[in-house]
Amino acid sequence: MDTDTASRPTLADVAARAGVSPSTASLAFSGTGPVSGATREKVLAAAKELHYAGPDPRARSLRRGRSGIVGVVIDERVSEAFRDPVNIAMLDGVAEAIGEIDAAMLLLTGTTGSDTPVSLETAPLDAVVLFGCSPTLERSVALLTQRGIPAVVIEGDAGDDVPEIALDNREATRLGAEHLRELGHERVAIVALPLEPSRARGPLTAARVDASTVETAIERARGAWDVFPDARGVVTAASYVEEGVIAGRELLGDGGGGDRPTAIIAQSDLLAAGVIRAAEELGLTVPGDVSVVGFDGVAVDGLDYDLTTLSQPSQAKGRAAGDAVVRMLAGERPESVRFTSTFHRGGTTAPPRA
Amino acid sequence: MDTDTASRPTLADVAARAGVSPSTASLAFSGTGPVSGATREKVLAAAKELHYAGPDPRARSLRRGRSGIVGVVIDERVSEAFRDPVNIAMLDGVAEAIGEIDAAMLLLTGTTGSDTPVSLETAPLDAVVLFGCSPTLERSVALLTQRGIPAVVIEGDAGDDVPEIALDNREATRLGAEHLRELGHERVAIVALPLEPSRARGPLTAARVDASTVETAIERARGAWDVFPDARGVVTAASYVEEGVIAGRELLGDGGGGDRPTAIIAQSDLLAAGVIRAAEELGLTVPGDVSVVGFDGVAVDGLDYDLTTLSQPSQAKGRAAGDAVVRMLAGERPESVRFTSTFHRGGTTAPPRA
DNA sequence: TATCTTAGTCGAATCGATTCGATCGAATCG
DNA sequence: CGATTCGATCGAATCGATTCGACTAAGATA
Repeated sequence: MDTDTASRPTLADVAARAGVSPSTASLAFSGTGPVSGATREKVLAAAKELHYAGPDPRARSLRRGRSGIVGVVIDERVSEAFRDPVNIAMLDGVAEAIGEIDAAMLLLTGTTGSDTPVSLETAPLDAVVLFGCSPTLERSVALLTQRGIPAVVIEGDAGDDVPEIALDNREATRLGAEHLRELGHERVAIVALPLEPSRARGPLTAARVDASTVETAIERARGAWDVFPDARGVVTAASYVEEGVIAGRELLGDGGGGDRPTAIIAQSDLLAAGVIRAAEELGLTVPGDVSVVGFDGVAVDGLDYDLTTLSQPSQAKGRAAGDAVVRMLAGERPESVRFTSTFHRGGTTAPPRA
Repeated sequence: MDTDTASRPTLADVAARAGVSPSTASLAFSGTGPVSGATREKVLAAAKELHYAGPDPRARSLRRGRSGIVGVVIDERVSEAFRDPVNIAMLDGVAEAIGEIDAAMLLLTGTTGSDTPVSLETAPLDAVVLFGCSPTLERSVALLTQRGIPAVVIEGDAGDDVPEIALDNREATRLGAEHLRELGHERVAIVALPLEPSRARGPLTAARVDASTVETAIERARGAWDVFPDARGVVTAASYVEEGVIAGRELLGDGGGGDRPTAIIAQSDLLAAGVIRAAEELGLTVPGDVSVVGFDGVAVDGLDYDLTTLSQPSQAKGRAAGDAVVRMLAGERPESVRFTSTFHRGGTTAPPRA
């Protein structure tokens, strides 16, 4: 019935039906500018009659130059990235912050295509938060600056004028290491986060660290070495509990004869949880036979220990990234932020067995 | 240098510099239509010189009528929704499916505003996947049909012509319950998922179930009651391990004298893990003193038991939803899909103590 | 009463790309 | 050799809303 033109009605249709000009109809909808109550009513009524669902976001964003969408780039597939609660907490923080300007998050996986992530170059983004993903990072930032899209990086060096949300990874880890030294530990091993995009497992060597681009893992390794320069270690393939188990078995297993470490510094709580499980498997007690220090301060579901760890404010980091984005969209040029972790002495560390 | 006009160059600028018409430049970029190699080169060169980063997605999507964005609606805040691996797996499935048409996911939290989620009405969405979120569901679907945006619902009844990705919740739970009965259990209790948007804890009553709109919880409760009509139970506030602990304490604690259940049917693996932990806390052994059945078949990090559960294909469900979206965008009208769970007999169920 | 506001509306340009139909030249065919 | 065709390119309309400047009356002021 009525003047339905098969396709969705447009603002112009509504305006025509209400007997006003499109401009007035627009004003009536957006609330900007002076419009008499009567006119607004008329327009709204016409809209209702025509089943008009509001301005087309595509047209609106073209005209306004804003889409209300903030991209979030994670360089793994969704299921992998979100297994670590740290990432979820950060995502939550971002969501909270940008929610205040009614923006939403577009989830982009860095490794979509072969070369450059398709969506990063083609999505209608107002800004982007990069989850410290080293491999793609450089390319991504270059792409974004060319497109003129503001970006913020969480844990990762993007150089020049990209605000960075950082953490005191090295200092924090050093704190944990010093705690172990004070307890009397000398043979300490490291369980490291992946160092390369390839996520190859293997021994943790200085050379490999130098060649890496994953700031987080690098800094945490250095922090441990600051206190125990000779600490050996293994690199895992991901921040999962199972990976921690694998690493733990290798470090604590029969292999090394008398040089079994008396303490292990894990670069994430999930890894730490895995190490503990591996220790239990091998009949070792924690912290009696081996002390374990984690990183993150997340509650690892199902872990029966109060983990000694370095708590980082994950949600706040995401929040800060989101805030930075909001400010950039407001034309400001936010500073980089550096968060600090706090040492939490739990029940997984004790003096080494005499 | 050159003819830089302060703002970002447009396709027209590039065309002008290359000495061709905008139409030709567009053709050269999109690869559609016949363009001589030489011309294409010229255009691309001009683009490079002007630092043109490709067509503006906003303009493109206005013209094309597609934005390449699929909304995913979860009705909790991000940090809550993603604590359950089931949701992550589903999200991953959706990402995988829509990735094939180079679309990305816009994460929308249903409860953004007070009334209707702002973004659902204003975001440039090509389609939407609703994660069975009962409270908002009806409103959301209405909104989307009005806007003419295709939608798919995972676990939730959206009525008429919205494809649904369902699961055999009732039948599957019944299977688990029958397993318990065969083992000889008679006093069985249920730990249920939240029944209302308010997420209120409390006893599980038939009345409350009837009043609920959360299909998943309802069906799973009915499945249990099919076998144990008198089973009592408690409703939790979320699918977390801690909630399971709370529920477990209540059901297994001293309170009920001799009527302590010999088996518990939890509506999710996380809840089951919590129940097990509560049992251990209370000095009960699993499955010696109490048997526990879960639902989902996810690996609960840190749970030392091989949980008896009903494995559902979470990732496949997400994948199916994504595929349905892709098909709808291609103009098809995909059927609803119903997945089935498989019973996994683990080590958390045994005959009741004589 | 004449002039100055000012609230309310409207026209028209604009955002940046896509696309359909038209045009023009060259190559092919009868 | 004239006619047909096909490939390459261009013009102009279009997608749907926003916004700036102009215009009209009605009310305020002198």
